[in-house]
Amino acid sequence: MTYSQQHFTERANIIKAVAHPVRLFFVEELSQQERCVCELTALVSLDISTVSKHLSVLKNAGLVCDDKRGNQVFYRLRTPCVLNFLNCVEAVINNSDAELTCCTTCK
Amino acid sequence: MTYSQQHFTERANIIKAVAHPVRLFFVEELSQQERCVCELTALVSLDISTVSKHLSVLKNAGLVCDDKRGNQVFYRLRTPCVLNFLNCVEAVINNSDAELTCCTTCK
DNA sequence: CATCTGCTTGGCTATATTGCCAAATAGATG
DNA sequence: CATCTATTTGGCAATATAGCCAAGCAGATG
Repeated sequence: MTYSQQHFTERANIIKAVAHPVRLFFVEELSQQERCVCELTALVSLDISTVSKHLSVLKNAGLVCDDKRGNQVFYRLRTPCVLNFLNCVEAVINNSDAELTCCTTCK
Repeated sequence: MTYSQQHFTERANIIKAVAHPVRLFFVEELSQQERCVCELTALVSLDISTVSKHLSVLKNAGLVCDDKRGNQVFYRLRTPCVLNFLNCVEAVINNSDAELTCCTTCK
């Protein structure tokens, strides 16, 4: 395989969007139901401006979309397939010292 | 859902390991075959110390493991399930303006 | 045992990210 | 239309990340 800087940067940027505890939580939360910014803010106890910026990162990555109704903005997950990855993350965590059931064995 | 800082930080750290173009490339490359550090270095044209640090990030995250033979260190992917995620990343990229075939529709 | 090769670690600089506050914007309401 | 609420944007400070070079270390080789 050859390393194409641009190809992998494009993909890494999408992954990076999920690579933050708050944004990861939002992805899981929004997979259950849509939420407005103020609801999400209450859930994580951060400044609303911080929450808004996290949401714009997810939106720019194409992972969530938003819908303005009244003066509230509702976000929802656009890509439930990202949840597939989380199963693997759980496997990594639960089997850090043992064999990974979903994965190849590696001492 | 409630936001547990520690829970999501632990998971985000694993995702963060893959959220870099060079490390993402290594994950894909190592899914095909094991490689020593000098081979990977040649593929990405970075200083070998930089490559070594990227590999240690992947290793600390539990995603790859290494095997020293002679004076070479061979790395290989420990968790092929991370590749599942890449399919979703492709879907996000190919359908940024249209509906995601694997995902919910979202204007 | 001196030296070479392959790799890792320490240390530094440049850059990116995160989170807060303050200010701006947009829709709703009196 | 003044004001309130919900959200976004700008700007700043603190922290984290990425890359290089130099130095260290371990196994192989002469």
